[in-house]
Amino acid sequence: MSRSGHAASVKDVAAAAGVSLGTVSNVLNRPERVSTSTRERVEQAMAELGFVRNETARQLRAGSSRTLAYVMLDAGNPFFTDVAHGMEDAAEDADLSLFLCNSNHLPEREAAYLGRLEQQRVQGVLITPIDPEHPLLEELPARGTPVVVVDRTRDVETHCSVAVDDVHGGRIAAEHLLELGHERIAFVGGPEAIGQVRDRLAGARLAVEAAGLPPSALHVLTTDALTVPQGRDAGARLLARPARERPTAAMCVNDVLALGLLQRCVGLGLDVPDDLAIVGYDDIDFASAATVPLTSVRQPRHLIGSKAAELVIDEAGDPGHHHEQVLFTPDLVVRASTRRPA
Amino acid sequence: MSRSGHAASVKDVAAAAGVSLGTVSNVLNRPERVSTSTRERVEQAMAELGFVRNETARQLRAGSSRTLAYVMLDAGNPFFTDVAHGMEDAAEDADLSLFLCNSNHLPEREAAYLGRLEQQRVQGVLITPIDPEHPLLEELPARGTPVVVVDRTRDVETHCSVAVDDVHGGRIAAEHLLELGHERIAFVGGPEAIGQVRDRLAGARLAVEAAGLPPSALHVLTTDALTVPQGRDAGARLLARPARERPTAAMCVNDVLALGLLQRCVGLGLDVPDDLAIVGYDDIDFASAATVPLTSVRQPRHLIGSKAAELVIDEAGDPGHHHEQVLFTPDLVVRASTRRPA
DNA sequence: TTGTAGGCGTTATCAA
DNA sequence: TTGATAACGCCTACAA
Repeated sequence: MSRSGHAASVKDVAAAAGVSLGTVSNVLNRPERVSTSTRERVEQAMAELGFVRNETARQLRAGSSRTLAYVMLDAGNPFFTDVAHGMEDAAEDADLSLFLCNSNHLPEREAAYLGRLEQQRVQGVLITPIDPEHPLLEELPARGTPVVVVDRTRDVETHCSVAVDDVHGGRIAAEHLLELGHERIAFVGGPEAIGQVRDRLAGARLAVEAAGLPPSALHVLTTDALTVPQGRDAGARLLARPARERPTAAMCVNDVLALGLLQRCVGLGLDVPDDLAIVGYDDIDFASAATVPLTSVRQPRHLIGSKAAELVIDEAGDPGHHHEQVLFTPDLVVRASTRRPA
Repeated sequence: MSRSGHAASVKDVAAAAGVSLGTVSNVLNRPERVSTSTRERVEQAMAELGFVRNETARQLRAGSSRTLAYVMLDAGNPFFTDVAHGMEDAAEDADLSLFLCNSNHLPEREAAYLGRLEQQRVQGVLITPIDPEHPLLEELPARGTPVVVVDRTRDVETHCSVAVDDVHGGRIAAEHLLELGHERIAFVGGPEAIGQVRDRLAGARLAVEAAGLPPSALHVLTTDALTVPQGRDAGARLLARPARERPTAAMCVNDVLALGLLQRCVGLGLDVPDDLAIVGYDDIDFASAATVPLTSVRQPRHLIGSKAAELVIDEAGDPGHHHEQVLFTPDLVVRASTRRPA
């Protein structure tokens, strides 16, 4: 084993087996070219020495690695881990490893990861960026590292992207509430700097307009972040209004927010959906596990991931690759939180 | 930039700047040894060529990498991502990158990751293994790659481990319910093959015994997995019993299970905590966000991660390192799901 | 202050 | 079938 300081190399194996270094390499890479007897001798030497191939050296020689990386915005958000699952499966099919890097909304950390990954010469980088306009997102591909943007879009054609139609998602959520007869609807989410927030709100406005209602039918409740506490807070603000003018339904920019809202409303004695119908967004597992199971806009999370991974892999391998902007369409999962009282 | 096929190397930079290769290296590693004028010339050449250090080559030369990896059981479980956060922070302090690898309960995937990481010569591996007895967990350290086992324990002294005292956790959960006066308590969880399930059950039994109650005061409701649907199912089984002999409280092996149980019980018209008090385990964020906020056993997740990372870093760097088995003590967070009716 | 040379571990080419 | 050798890109002695 590693009794001596350094790990066994092909050279050590060759010496131990009494063959040349080239032969050891052949055993590793073209075993059919080696006679059975020497092959066995070499394999035994490898076992005895605890030989482990040095991927670093292989890579240096080969010029590229066998890994992909996903720089994710928030590993604690189930949405992103589901996306990552899709990537893992696609990566496995291509015999690549996927490393997850959690930027956790910290710009410096994201930049540090991107830098390391580029230096590491990974085959490709998948990223849900903090800021889709970050220059690194163009620099990496310009220098040869394929980048695919996930769950965000950009107009530029410097890389592929895979996203979901948030305008449509916002629209179907609002349409659902309108069809149930709600005419005062709260839109809960923010800050508006987040593209998703803007797009979903835009979709909701389209639905309101199409229903022939005035824009004021939509009450925008801005939050500071998409978190449970912010959802609770929005609930408190909602309940502070006199019942007469209070919205009868709320659509939230994501499920986490919706869960916070639900908790506060039920805690304050409201009945969901009778007093307040609630729609979430993302359809995370906990949405259906809520005490009042949440109606939610579902995105094809696994597919987003696998498609994105396929795109980087293609870009890395196919010289004739051309960039693609994939846009998936979300759908609505109706549950008890909006069910029309029977 | 990368117009030509290959990425710019120090050699290219040297040629472009009209200096020798060693000078470029000095600019990179010992800038103070280079005159300002040449340094600027070199830096400009690097910028023009879009030079990116090849970490692979550095590593080969240096013999070790600047990365740590955490092979996690389930990236979708918030508990593990919180642990990972702790590791990230510790890794950052040591100027190391942390890669997350999600085995997702698949033994082949776990083995594949371990293999790749070893070949990649990472500085150290953190892992919550599917099977703590897996031979690879001893082989890697034997060959020189430090391994720290997280949230599991082993008797062997071949590596460090960081875990939480599950017997104690089970005990304080049960004690809390006993103190509230409950005398028929359901223990929900399984399969028993999972060490955590066994330990927490053992702790609960200790508490029951210490309270002077017969072992039969604890009703074990075995589940097939620690998931929301299994929690719901357990709820249905619980409710199927006649009220007279039905437990008045339930402690669950984790929060996810507890959330499922809560959902089903409330859905079937029970009042929590009046008809059934519920204690979860892990204190995930969604536990406090439940409609009836969940009492839960909290583990020092962040600390588990940072301590584990510190241990691998130490093992990788300090020749005098000796293995340590760290055991943290969990505590109880009391919320509405067990609050004594006022 | 700058340049030269050797080697990290692997693989592929070519010769024996 | 096997063996010797030259790269891959970088870093560090050491020499100039």
